[in-house]
Amino acid sequence: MTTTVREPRYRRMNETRCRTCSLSSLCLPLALEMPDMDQFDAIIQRHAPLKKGEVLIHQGTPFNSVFAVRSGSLKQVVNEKGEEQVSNFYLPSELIGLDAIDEGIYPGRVHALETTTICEIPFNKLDALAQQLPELRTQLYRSMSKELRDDRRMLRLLSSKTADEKLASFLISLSARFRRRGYSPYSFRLSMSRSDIGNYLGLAIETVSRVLGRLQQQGLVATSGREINILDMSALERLAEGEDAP
Amino acid sequence: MTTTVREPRYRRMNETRCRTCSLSSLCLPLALEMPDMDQFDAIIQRHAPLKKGEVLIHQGTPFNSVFAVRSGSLKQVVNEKGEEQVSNFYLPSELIGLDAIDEGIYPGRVHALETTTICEIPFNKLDALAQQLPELRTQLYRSMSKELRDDRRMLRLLSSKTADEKLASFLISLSARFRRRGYSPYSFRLSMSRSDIGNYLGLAIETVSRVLGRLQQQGLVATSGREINILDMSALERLAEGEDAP
DNA sequence: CGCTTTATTGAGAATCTTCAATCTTAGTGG
DNA sequence: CCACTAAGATTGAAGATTCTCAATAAAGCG
Repeated sequence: MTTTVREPRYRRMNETRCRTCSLSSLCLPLALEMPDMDQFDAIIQRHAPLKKGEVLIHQGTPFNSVFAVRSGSLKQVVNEKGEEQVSNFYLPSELIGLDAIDEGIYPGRVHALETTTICEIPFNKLDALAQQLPELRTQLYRSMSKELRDDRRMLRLLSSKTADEKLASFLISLSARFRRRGYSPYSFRLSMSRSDIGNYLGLAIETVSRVLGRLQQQGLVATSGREINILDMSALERLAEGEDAP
Repeated sequence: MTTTVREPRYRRMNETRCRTCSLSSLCLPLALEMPDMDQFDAIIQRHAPLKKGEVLIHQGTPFNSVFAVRSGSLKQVVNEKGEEQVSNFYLPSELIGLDAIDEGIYPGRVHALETTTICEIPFNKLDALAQQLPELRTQLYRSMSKELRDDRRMLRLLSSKTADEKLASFLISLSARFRRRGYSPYSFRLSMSRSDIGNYLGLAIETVSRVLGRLQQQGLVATSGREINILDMSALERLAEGEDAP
């Protein structure tokens, strides 16, 4: 590891390391000390960025790796009997593929919503390292647990809320995820289409449009295409919780 | 461990062991050989059965253990701003509490729907043992991954299906879970009320009633109170997939 | 700059919910 | 053992929300 020549090829493409990655405090190596982080870093495979629309994972292919999003965003689409359903969005620092461990195949197609860079983490190496590093093991449990909790929150959202509440919750969730990684929670750009949002939330695309219009009229948000400005966060939160219904 | 006297008190209450448990092939020790299973067995805490309605976990209490259901069933209820939402049902061999690891507190109240016995597994001991036993570690990942996948399936169900499809999916899911542990997939008893089902599926209780009536009229199932008989599984599956809509 | 995709808006139709009344079941105590 | 009560389940009718169909507008892409 002393000369550039000994570096594997993918290193040449991208000199990024976990220790210099701005997301490391949100990602799997979160709790690792420097020497441990370098060990972790060594198992990561980094690839050329995905262009918009490019597929990272094809549905049904064998599970070998989990993937951490470094920049950009992706959606997971599950195809069931011809029906396509958006079942998740992935933003930077989030892990893709944890839902594939059990069956050993990826349950859906995952593709980039914009130019996206990814860290691939071979799972057998991750597990071997996790055996040695309790902090990494803990973080892996926590990542999976967090996804479980987020999914349950989503379940509650879908099973009990009106269209307005769903959309408010969706925007707040995105907002919180942007805030967490240092971006403005008030102003951001949706990388997904209205159709994706509708499909994800179980709403017709027209309903998504109408609700966004309604939220805008009420002065809660301002939208311009895919640009979102949250004008009244607390009112939006109240709406998401179903407290006031105008 | 040579004399009965040295056994801790809860052992006296229940001589059950993993190696004699009929669920062991579905539960965490699934992949363990005998000596390893005994090690696992030693960290389990077994308690007196919960009576119907008794609370296993209070929402917001600190996470220390995961719980495996040995017999009976439970529901998880999340209370958010006074609104109560059923977010999961747990049947024998399923693990409770995996969604609590990340935040370190249990996200909902869990109580017994009927007389229920539980194995408590202190998480720090489980993790310590998982460090030594790769098979146990794998099984823990798989359990969490399976829950993730199940939750995603549920998300798709909630976001895209009609009331009839939701209920058909719900019955098929229960059926599959009974089949998996050796019970009849065609004839079983619901331990949850119509109200619980409706709350869980995002339907009014009246809708649950009406849909069950409809399914009965169509000859797909026969119901008598909480007794369910599935008469035409393939038609029910087709309905759940949204293929034919009469 | 034109073309394709994506988004908005309107009107009618369908589904689900709500409200209300009735029926059934399960649990309790005489 | 039966009656009684409370909780759970069913059924009907009216109302609300969301969906579908359709037409138009805007935006993104080559």
